[in-house]
Amino acid sequence: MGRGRVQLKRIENKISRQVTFSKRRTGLLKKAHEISVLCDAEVALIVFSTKGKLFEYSTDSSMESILEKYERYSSAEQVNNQSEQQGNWSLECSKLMARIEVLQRSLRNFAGEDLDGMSLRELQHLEQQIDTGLKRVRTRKNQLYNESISELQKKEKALHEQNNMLSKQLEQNEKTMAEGSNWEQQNLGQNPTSFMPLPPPAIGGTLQTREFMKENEEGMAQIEEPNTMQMPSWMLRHVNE
Amino acid sequence: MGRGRVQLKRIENKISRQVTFSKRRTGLLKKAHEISVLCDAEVALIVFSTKGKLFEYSTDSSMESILEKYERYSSAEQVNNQSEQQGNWSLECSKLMARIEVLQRSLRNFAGEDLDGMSLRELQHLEQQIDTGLKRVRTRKNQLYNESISELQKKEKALHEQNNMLSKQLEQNEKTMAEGSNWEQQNLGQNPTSFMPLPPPAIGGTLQTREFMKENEEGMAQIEEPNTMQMPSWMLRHVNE
DNA sequence: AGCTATTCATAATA
DNA sequence: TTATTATGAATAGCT
Repeated sequence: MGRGRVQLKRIENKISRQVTFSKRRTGLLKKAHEISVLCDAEVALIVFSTKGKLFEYSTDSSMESILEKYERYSSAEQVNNQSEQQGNWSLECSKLMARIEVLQRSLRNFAGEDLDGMSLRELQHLEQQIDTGLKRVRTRKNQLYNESISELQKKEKALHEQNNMLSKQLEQNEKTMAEGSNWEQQNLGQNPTSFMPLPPPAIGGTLQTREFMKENEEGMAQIEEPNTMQMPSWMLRHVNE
Repeated sequence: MGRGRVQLKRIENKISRQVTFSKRRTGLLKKAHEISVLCDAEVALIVFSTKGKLFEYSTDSSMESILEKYERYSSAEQVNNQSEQQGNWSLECSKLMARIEVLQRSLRNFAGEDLDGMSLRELQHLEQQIDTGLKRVRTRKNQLYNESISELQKKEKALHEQNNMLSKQLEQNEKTMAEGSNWEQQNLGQNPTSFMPLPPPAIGGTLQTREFMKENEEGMAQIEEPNTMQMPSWMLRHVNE
């Protein structure tokens, strides 16, 4: 039903898989509803996407009642005694454990382990899968880097501007003070301004950025706010030097 | 889908309702299976006919585990009414399923999917893991290639030697025949030897090898045995040229 | 059950 | 996600 035949096999492309899932899910729910109405049947349909998102349909008699009916029905099929129940559960567990082993094997294969039983063809397929994964991870990583860098550059620019403003104001102040008597010395010991003091600007435009990236080698970006604490007066001199 | 539009309304005719139910049920189960496989989704489908007959489909992870997942998902409502044994088992199963989900997430990450929640640090770690895996897989693949190549080269060498021997014998024969009357023509039309005729040797030592690897780009190594079929007489000439 | 004429669902694509 | 369209599938109405 579409522009090509469909192989009954997991769709490898993530996007098309998602699109197909969305479409087919709609269709499936619709058909479930139709058979329910047309044929007066009770239907319960539960679908979990790969990522674990839930979609469901049930005849108006409600999901719970249908599931209950199902439980009653399927347990009535069996000889309903304790040991059988246990058997079911342990059977369940076995299946789950088998699934776990399959998954673990896949993971080991992705890590380049346990390759001995694999044919050249399988290895080639695996290689390609891993390579694709690697590319995607790197793309995502670079994306994060770029975002961080842009952010920092924006901040850097803002700080530069702020610094320039402060420098000008300070210059103005000193000029004013020089005109009067020897207020300068007195003022140096006091709280000289009402606006936020700031650390000296980075010398090179990219220096700060590099340092940030270096930090990121180890940990997640902790984008620090500019220091808003009161600065000691000797630093104010430094700003002006 | 059929010879007329369908009203979304209970089919009153009992027979048609039953027929339609049967047909649509098949279709519904099929589609449930398809979305499950194509989109890697977990599906549980339960259908009760009007008469109360049960039909069901579930992804291989089994009905019970999906229903349980559903219960867990749809509400924090706990399953309280179980005996101790069952409780233990289902607890066990829950743990296993949780483990499965973790593994599946890892696998998706290895495939470069589901990266949105990851920090730079995690991405870097992942990248390195994948990269290591990729290198190992490639190493192993190359190892297999090399083994195949060695094997082929050994065969090639053996064939060369055999060819040389054959050439010499043939030369000897011709010399003998030239000495006698015109036996040569007669013998060329007959089956001239009792040992296996062989194709001409490759000109360059690596040519055959390259061709082999090229084939491997597409499919698994089909290490072909040397042609043991009877060769037409004109090819025997070619061997000697 | 089988067989078409139709309607439907949906894969590919944008 | 949504919309469009060409095609393959599903199936309603009959046998």
